[in-house]
Amino acid sequence: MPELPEVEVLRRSLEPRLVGRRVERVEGLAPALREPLARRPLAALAGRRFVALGRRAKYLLADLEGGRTLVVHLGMSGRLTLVPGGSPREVHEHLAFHLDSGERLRLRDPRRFGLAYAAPTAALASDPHLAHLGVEPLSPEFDGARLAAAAAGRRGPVKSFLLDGRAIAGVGNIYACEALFRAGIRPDRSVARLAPARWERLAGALVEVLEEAIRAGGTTLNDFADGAGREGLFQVALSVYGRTGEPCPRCGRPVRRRELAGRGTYDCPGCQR
DNA sequence: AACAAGACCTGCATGC
DNA sequence: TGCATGCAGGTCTTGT
Repeated sequence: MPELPEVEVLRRSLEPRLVGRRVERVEGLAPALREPLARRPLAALAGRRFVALGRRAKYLLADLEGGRTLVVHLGMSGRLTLVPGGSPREVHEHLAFHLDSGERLRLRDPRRFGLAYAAPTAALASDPHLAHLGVEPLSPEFDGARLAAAAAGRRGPVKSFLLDGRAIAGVGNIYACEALFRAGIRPDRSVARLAPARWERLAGALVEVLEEAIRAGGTTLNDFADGAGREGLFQVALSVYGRTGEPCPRCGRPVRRRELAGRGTYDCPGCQR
C-alpha cells in the first residue's frame, strides 16, 4: 500500500495531533506483525510524550521523551489512525497506544507485513531496518548524478534499481512505474545503458510524481488512509499503473502490463524507450 | 556481489 | 450462489 508519499501524508496528518501527547498505556493485541511484538520493548513507551514525528523511506519515526523512537512500517495493508478513545476495536487491530487526550492511536494491518517497534533514538543510524537505506528522493542532495553513481557497477533493469531501497529510499511499485513513464524510459532498460541526461530526467520525474502525490493526499487503491482516516486522490492521476489497455495519456496507445522481477509492471510501448 | 525467486499473510475481484 | 484462482502498494531470506 504505502510508499513514500503515503507515509509522508500520514506523517503530516498525525504530527499536529500527536506531538505533545503522552502515551498512557500500550496495548499489544496480536502475537505478531512481521516480527513478534512481544520481543519489542513497546511497553517502555508508556508515560512518555511524543516530541517529534519524522520519516525515513517508508518508515514513520515517532520520537518520544527519554530518547526512544517508535518505528512503524505499514507493509502492504497497514493503517495507523488516531481515533476517539471509545472507538470499538477493529478486526486486525494489532497495536494501540492510549493517549492522555483520551484518544487512541491504533495500528490495523490485515496482512501483517507491517512492523512496529521501539528503539533508542540515538541508535537509529545503526538500526538494521534503516542503516542501509539509500538517498531520500526529496532531499536536496538528490539528483541524476546521485542516481547514476548509485547505479554504477550494477546491471539489471532500471525499475528493479528504483525498487531497491539501498539505492533510493521510499520508491515502490506504483511510483517506479509512474516516474519511468514520465521520464520516457522503459522499465526493463538496463541501468548500464542509460545516458547521464536520462538519469537527470528520471530524477526530475521521481521528484515531480512524489511531490504531486503528496499534494493529492497519496494514492488509495484499497487500504491507504491518513491519520484521520482520509483517503488519497492520486489514483485518478496515475498515467500507467493499473491501467492495462487504457490509452496512454500522451500518445493514445494502449498501456501494457508485463511482469518484471515478479512485479506487475506498466508502461507505454510507444512513449518509453 | 548482484540478482531472481520464494515466503510471509489476508482480502478482494474475477471467472467458471 | 459457491468455489477456485490469481492478484495486491513491501520487505526479507535463500539459492544461483
